[in-house]
This record gives sequence, structure tokens and C-alpha cells, in this order.
Amino acid sequence: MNSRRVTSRDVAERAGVSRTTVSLVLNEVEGVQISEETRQRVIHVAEEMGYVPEAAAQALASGRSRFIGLVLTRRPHQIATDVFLTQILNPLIEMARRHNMRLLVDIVEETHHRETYRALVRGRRIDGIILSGPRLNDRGLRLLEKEDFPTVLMGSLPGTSFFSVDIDNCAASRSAVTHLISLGHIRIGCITNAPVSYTAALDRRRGYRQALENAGLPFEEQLVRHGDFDPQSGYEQMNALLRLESPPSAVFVASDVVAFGAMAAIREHDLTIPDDIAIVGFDDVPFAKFAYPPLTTIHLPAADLARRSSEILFKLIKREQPTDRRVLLDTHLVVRRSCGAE
Amino acid sequence: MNSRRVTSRDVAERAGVSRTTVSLVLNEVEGVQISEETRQRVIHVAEEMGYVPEAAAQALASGRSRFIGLVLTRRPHQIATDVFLTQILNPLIEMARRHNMRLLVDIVEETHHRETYRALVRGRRIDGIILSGPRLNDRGLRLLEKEDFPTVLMGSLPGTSFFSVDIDNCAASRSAVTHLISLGHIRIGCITNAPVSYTAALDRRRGYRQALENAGLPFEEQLVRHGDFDPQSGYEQMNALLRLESPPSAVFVASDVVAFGAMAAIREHDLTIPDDIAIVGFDDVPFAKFAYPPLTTIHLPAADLARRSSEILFKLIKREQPTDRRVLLDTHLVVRRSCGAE
DNA sequence: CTATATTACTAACGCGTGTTAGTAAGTTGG
DNA sequence: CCAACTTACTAACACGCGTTAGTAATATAG
Repeated sequence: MNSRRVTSRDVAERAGVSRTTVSLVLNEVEGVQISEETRQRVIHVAEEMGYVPEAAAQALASGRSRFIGLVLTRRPHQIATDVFLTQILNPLIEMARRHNMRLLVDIVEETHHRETYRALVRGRRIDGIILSGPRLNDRGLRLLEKEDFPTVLMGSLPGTSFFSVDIDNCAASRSAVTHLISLGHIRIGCITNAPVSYTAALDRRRGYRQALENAGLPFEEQLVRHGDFDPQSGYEQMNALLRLESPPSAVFVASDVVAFGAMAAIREHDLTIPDDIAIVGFDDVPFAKFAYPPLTTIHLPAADLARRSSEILFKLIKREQPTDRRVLLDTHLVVRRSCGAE
Repeated sequence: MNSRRVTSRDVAERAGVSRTTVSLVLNEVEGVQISEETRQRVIHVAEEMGYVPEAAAQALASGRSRFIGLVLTRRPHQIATDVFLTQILNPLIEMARRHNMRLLVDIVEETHHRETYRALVRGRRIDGIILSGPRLNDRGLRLLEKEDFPTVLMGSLPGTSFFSVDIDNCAASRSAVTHLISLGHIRIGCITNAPVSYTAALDRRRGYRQALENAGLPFEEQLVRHGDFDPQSGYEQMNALLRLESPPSAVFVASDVVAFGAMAAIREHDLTIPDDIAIVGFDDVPFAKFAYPPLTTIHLPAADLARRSSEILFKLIKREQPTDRRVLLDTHLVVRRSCGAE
């Protein structure tokens, strides 16, 4: 059983050319003269012999691993309900494939920060990195910044020089809360999507506050609670709001997933959405329109975020200068039944 | 600016030993005698110089890429709502990390089958592969089988010799439907989780049928509809069931995600769950208990499936023989309110 | 005191590719 | 007819590591 690997040398020999020629032809290197006849012969022989170049050897020789890394900065249990992730996965893989790249997915936890980044970056396991949900206190990012490693944030991190693709979380939240105000609500609660060490959570909370202030409504600390990515946290924080002596008549939950928990809590209290408590979410996850009642929410263009991020990343990897350092994509309010507008 | 890479040669020179010694020490190769003093010196110097071995060079020299591949065999739009995926991601990454490995995620579509597998396997981009949701008509699998490539299926594929980790889809479905029967339902609809080219869908449908037959109830073709992974499909198929002249009084939806759509359809018809139509789902996704009403469903141990799969895979990669070729994990019915039992 | 074993290493090869510098043959211009 | 180009390649180095076979020095056994 002669199942030895087929190498470019084998192809070269069979085609009667040098290994160099095989490499030049198969990689379609520009500015090199190879006769059409030879070119076709090489391609044909390679195909015939089932030649597949070895990734490691290519990476070693070229200095490029042909991997991009998607790095998630959340705690494990938060990933289990992360619907955003599933929405960006396919676009990312799709874009990577177009550049003949693959996707590595990793999770960095607080204990591993530096080690994880180092192993990925210094070990040249990836050519570029997309960071989802960056946190303010992520110290490992310094390494990326210092090494000028191709990095794109999905999200924002003020005070850093990273390229980023994001939405205007603050403005989007403002419009969500303003919508509730326009429906006559004057006591509106807020449950964030995450702890405020995540910048998105901070911005969404700020938008909530701005909307109140713009309308001349008081900001009450006790009406603001912090979710933690999953429905359970929404359930708990909503219960806390409902236990107040005078609960809000509406709630802005800065994450649909968290909102699902909040809605369950409201129903358990035998209250009706939106009659007793109106609710507006954030993200427009694919389940939002099938919730009970269908959830009014801010539409987040997840797939577009992924595509734009990877476009920028590929430019950085090619050492081209992307046009914009910070890209903000549009969001819009999707009015369904949970807010009581219809 | 001298930002050249730190190689094992640099470490060797600084530590006053050979490159071989550095490699032996840092890789903790067994059965090799290195004095404790030298060992510590090498480790210390490597740390001090910030040495991180280059992945590609290691891979080329050792023949192992230190990557495992998670390959999803679904169509892109189905991945966007795939909650199972998010649940297995962390366990897989966690397990991989323990073996000093990374996770590659890829999607194979029907048009790419062979090419994708070839590039991954023959290009030695991965050392092993975990296939989620295998389909009967996946021709690319022949390649994996033929090459005896370390492969584990999350799911089953009869007629193949692959190692697999799965649940007993048929028995689980049977228990779900039997539960509905025990509540007095005699006309029970079924919406599958996916087209029947996916083996899990086939098995779950079979379990439904067996439960009916065991109870002496007739199997009606028109009461069986096929979902397609997402809530939208559940919505549409449920509507089809509701348009029947005599709709069922209960439905078994073989996927919670699909069930969410079905529940929305039921509510749109101003019918009550479970009073007008009882419903039982499958998978026990994290959102199920927060649905309205909370969804009775079959609990699928997603994280365990991931862990067991990767355990087997790592053994295969090490060329050890795993104990079982087919592992079946336990499921159980989680009774909530959607079935009307409480 | 010699033969064998053990300890603590190292020299050198090989992994399979990308890429640069160079070459030989053929073509063109004056 | 010779120099300058162009065409169509190739030889040889580099990438950074794992690993095998071997060596020199010391310890142990008989």
C-alpha cells in the first residue's frame, strides 16, 4: 500500500518541470512567464495525481497561515445562548473561503488573556483576528496593538487605535426608548445586555439615559439593572424590577436574548405584555418575531457586521490601508407587538 | 527596530545548549535525560525572551497541525438559528485547549463537499474532524472513510464505520409522543426538525410513528410535516397543519427552534397552548423554559455530546483505540407547561 | 582495570513549500 | 553579426521546528 503523500515534487517530476514551476503555476503568481502549454500540463497532472499542498509547509514558507481568528471575549456559559455568534459564523466562513482562508474560533477568558493571544499571534497561527464583544479591561489587547497585528473589532473600544465595525449603540438605544416614551410611558426600566465592562452595554445604557433626559424624564438608578447575556439574567433582573414598590410600565432590555427571560418573568407575575408592561428589545435575533408577543426590537445587521469586519481584516492582512478606521452600520427599530404600538 | 522572530535557535544560544535540547525541554519529551538545572535554565530563558514556537514549523516537522475541525453540514441560513452549535462550541474549545489544540470551524455545502474535505484532510490542515449533523447523501464522507482519517460523528450514519456519539433519537421521540398520548391525545401531528436526508430527522419521525403504533393509534400521512431547522419553517408547517379540516389536538415538533415558529402560528390562530393544541419540542435549548408557555421538550445533553465526541477524537488522533464505536447518551423528557400535563 | 551502562547532551537530517536570483535559448534592433 | 531584450524556465536557499542516531563523559559491575 503506497499511500505516500503526493508532493509538489511528484507533480513536477510527472509533468517534466521543476518544482518551482509547479508552485508558480498552481499559485497563479503574476508577472511570471509560463507557456500556456506547460501551465495546462501542470494543472492537469496536479489534478490527476490528487495533489493538495500541505498547509503547514505553505505557511512556513510564505509566512502566512491562511487562518483568521474569531476570538470571543465572553465567559463560557454566555456563549451557549449567543445567537449573534451563529449569525456571524456563516458570513465569516464565507468571506474567508473567498480568500482561501479558514476560520479559527477561540474563546479568551480573563485568566488566559495574554497567553491565548500570544499563542495565536506570536505562534503565527492566524494572520488576523476579529474580536467580538471587546471589553474595556482586556489587557491582552495591548499586545495586539503593540505588534501592529491585523485586528478588527466587532464593537468599539474607546482609547484604542483598532479598526472597528460597530453600530451606534447609544443612538439605537435612544431611539428604542424614545419610542416607548412616544407611546406615553414615563417610568421606563432598563436591563442591560451585559455588565458595563462591555462597551456595548455601557453605550446602550447611555442611550437609555439620553432618551429620558431629552424627554425631560427623571433618571432613576433603581430602574436600571444589568443583564448578563442570557435569558436567566433577564428573568432575574426583571423580577427585581417587578418587586419595586412602583414598577415601571415599560422596559427597555438591551438584548433580545435577555428580554426573553424578562418576558417570562412578566408573564409569571400574571402581567400582560404590552398592556401591563411594554417591552422593547435589542438585536432582532431570528427568534424575536416568534416570541410572545412578537418582540419590538432594534435590528442589528449581524451578517453585515461580519462581512464588513472581514473585508477590513483582509485588507489589513494584505497590508493595504482600509478606507475607514471606524465603520458604523445602520440600525432601525422593528415595531412588533411587545411595545403596544400596534 | 529589531523585531525579528525569536526562534528556538535564539533560545538555545542564549541558554548555551543545542536547539535539540530546547525542543526536548519545552515539549516535555519523556524518556529523555536532561539535568534539572539545564531544564530550568531553558525554560527560564525561553520565558524571558518571549519565545513562542511557530505553529507552522511545528506542524511541518511533526506532521500534526494541532487543529481539530468542526464541520457543519447545513445550509448557511440554517446555521443562523442553530442553538445547538453555540452549546457545543465552548466544550469543544475547552477540550481542545487541554490537548493544546485549536478549533477550526467550517461549513460544507452540497456543492463543495469533496473539495472542502480534501483541502482540510489532504492539506493536513486538521488532525481530526467532528461532523455535526451528518446527512445520508454526503458523498465526501467516503474520502474520510477511505483514508481512515480520525473522524467522529455527532449524530449517526447507518452503514458507515465511523465512530459516533449520539442520542437515541427514535426512543426519545417515542417517549415525547407517548407522553402526549398519555395525556389523552389521539390525533397528534408531527413536524420534523429537518428534511429526512438528515438521519436525526428520520429517526425522530420514526419514534413518533412507533409511539402511535404502540398505542394502537393510526398513522396519518397528512399529520406529518417537515421542518427545516429554523422557526420560519415551523411557522409554515404548523399553519399547514392548522389548515387541515380536522387539525390535531397536539403536535410533536422535533426541534425546539422549529417549535418556536409553530407556537407563534398557533397563537396567531387565536388558539391556546396547551388547551387547544398541546406541544412538545425536542432539544431543550436554553430558550425553551422561557417560551410561552414554557416548552415541554426532550433534553439533549449538548455539552456532553461535544465532550464525548472530542474525547474519542483525541484518542483516534493518538492512534489509540476508543472503547466504543457508538456512544449513545441519555435523554429525558422535561415536562413544562406546553403539553398541558401540569 | 576493563567492559558495560547510564547520564546529558548534540549534529544533522527531513518536513514540503515559497521565492529570489540566475540561466539558457530565442528574438529583436541597428 | 553582435548587443540588448524577452521568454521560459530552474537551482538553491529559507522557513523553524521535531526527531533519530550518535557521542563524550561519568558511574557501575565483575
